[in-house]
Amino acid sequence: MPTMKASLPVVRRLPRYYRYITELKNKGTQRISSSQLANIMGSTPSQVRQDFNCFGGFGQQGVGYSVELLHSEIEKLLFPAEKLRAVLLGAGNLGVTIANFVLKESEGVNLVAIFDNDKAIIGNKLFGMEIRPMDSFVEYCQNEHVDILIVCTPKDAAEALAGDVIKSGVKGIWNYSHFDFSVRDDSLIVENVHLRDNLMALSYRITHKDDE
Amino acid sequence: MPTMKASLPVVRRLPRYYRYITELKNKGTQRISSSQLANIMGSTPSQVRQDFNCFGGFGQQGVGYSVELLHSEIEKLLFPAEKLRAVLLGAGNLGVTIANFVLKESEGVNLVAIFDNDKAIIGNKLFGMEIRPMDSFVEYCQNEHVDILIVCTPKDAAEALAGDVIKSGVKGIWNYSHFDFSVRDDSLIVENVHLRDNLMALSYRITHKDDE
DNA sequence: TAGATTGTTAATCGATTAACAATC
DNA sequence: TAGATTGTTAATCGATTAACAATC
Repeated sequence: MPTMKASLPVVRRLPRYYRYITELKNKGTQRISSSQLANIMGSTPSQVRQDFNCFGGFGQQGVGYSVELLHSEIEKLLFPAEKLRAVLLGAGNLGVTIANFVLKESEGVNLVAIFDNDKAIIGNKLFGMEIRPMDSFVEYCQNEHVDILIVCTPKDAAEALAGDVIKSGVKGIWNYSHFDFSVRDDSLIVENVHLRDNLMALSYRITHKDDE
Repeated sequence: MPTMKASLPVVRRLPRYYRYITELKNKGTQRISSSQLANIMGSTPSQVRQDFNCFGGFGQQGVGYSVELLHSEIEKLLFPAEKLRAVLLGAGNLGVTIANFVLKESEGVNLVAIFDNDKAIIGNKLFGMEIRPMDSFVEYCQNEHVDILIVCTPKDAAEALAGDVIKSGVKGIWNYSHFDFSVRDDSLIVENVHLRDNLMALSYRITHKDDE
């Protein structure tokens, strides 16, 4: 078991494996080969085996992979023993939708507090939580051991926050703002969900489909 | 001017270049070198020059890049002469937020119609548009020349749609569902925004930060 | 045992980085 | 002209794919 560290592309594929394997498990499938799985995933048998071997390789030579085992092993990898604690910054349209998503559809992450700048809504209840003033989030994170910051503020607000983010002691940022935290500080783990950038890329690819 | 086709990583970076260059332009900066830009982007001078050369290279040897020119050239690349026409499938929580986003924050894409399965809301007005029945979207797309399908339905609904998507004649999908259109059909251009997968990847990276 | 399929090493491919000649 | 910085070619790096020996 060489168990080399999984590269970022591998980590990104892990949730997809988990989705398909959960489906297979629910259908009652017991064993699956790397080529069958590759077919489902739209990848190659080699890649499937390489990927799983990053985590120790849970297959059986000559036989294939046990769906049950795969499922529980990947589950262990993706869902830590203790749920991560997340906090939302920015309770606008997008922020509220994301908060709702985390509360209802995310298994490994707990949303524990919501912050906003707008005095008109501070103090209001949202999903049973009180909307707190933005300038109190650093203290909250320090006291309440917050792991993830979900940033749904406009770019300027995010930029203004950059310093506080370090102080807050969080480990990662789920970033929906147009401010790139990662450029300034690489000790933080950042996942950017730049909707505008993503749509622009799609639009570019559609428009320039037949270039050359 | 070799102008080789831009690879996907390059296309993904293009919107970020555009963001920073727009900022520079607004600040009144006139010229910038590849190393200054690399510094802002968190990349390398080589990468900046390589990237721009995919599109013909708009720099001046010995001098650098004109911010004005860069801006207008990248703008031309990202925003086609005719705005792309998009349609929303699924007017739930997420769908409405995305629709709002496209209407207010997206320059190159026009949202022209909204579809949903829920009889309780079909016929209602949303952003001035009538919510249409889901089973009419293929016909609508064919008649109204729709370019992009924004899929914000649950996984099962998306899966059920897969065949109709081909018939509809759209060129690309902005996919928020947990159904992978791309695996089944590679003639479509698909951008996946798998929020759950993305959050899982973040969560994994935080939890396994210090592995080895 | 023979067939199948993994784990793992080697080959290939593509993207990033470095180097340098061209030129403003 | 000398200095700076690009465009472009070459080298490096990493990820994907292929090959094959191990083994169930």
